Amino acid sequence: MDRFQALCKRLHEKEYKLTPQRRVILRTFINYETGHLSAEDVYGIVKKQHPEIGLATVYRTLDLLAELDILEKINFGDGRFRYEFASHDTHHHHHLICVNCGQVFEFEDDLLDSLEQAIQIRNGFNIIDHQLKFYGLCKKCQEK
Amino acid sequence: MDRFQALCKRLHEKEYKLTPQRRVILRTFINYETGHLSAEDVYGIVKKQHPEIGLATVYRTLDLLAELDILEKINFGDGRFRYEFASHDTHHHHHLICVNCGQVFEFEDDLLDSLEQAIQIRNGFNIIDHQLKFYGLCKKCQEK
DNA sequence: TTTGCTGCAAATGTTTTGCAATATC
DNA sequence: GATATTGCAAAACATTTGCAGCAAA
Repeated sequence: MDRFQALCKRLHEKEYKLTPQRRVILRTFINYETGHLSAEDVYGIVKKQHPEIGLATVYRTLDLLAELDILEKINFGDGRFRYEFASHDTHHHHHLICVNCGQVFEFEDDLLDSLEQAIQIRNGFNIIDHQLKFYGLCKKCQEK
Repeated sequence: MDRFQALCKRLHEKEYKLTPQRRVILRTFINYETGHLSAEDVYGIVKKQHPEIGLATVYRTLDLLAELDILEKINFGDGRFRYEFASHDTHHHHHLICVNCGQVFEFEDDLLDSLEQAIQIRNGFNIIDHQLKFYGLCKKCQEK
């Protein structure tokens, strides 16, 4: 069973219908694995093969997939939400955002674990999740 | 010279006019030092004393103050921008956001400095800034 | 008196919603 | 065939902008 089929099964298990629109959107995320796609991005890609699809359907599908923990809805601060496959290890998965070209790079690190523990103790705050974003210039943009 | 006067002076130095609207908005941030106010929040507060003020003026003033590095414009992911006095030490100033009551707490830490250096070397990414947010339950909400 | 600033209303851009038609199960 | 899902258009929401009048310097 490939990745696409596994995702379809997850929808099916939760009694959600497998519509062509949902299939196409799932496939898009598989094809654009490295991209951090906005609703509009997905709409633009999907419309090429499926011109009759509505933007509202894209939004509804993305919300659904985020609720099912298939996608993660992320706010990069550029005025729209972006989606990527949920890593299920969000604690060690962070983003490097280039302020010049807007590209988003990923990196893994577990340095924050000890910081979290310190905060829990010092502030009595029970931490569920965190978000760490670095802004700067990627290699290419530095060269220019 | 008190804080308010110092801020007025900064506007004056940059050739910006000291209008009553700007004064009132500055005072609001002094009075709500601990709050992370949205444009709508500021508008609601200011309108009590100054009913004729326009929302657009609030937005324009907040943008101006952010540009002058007096305020910092922050995206907490709740669908609107929020503003607070710029700390001038953003690298060590982070936020704890309670997912239940929405309150925002602050904390300081310099643990990320070494992580930043590692990223610069490993990824060739020139880091200018970072944002670190922790989501969880504050003490009070845990007790409920 | 000269700009810069304001308030208003209209425009913008993203996301959500109401609803009748449609497709999945 | 029942019900979830769709596409469309309109609404909602935060924010921005155009512009004529106004006010700070």
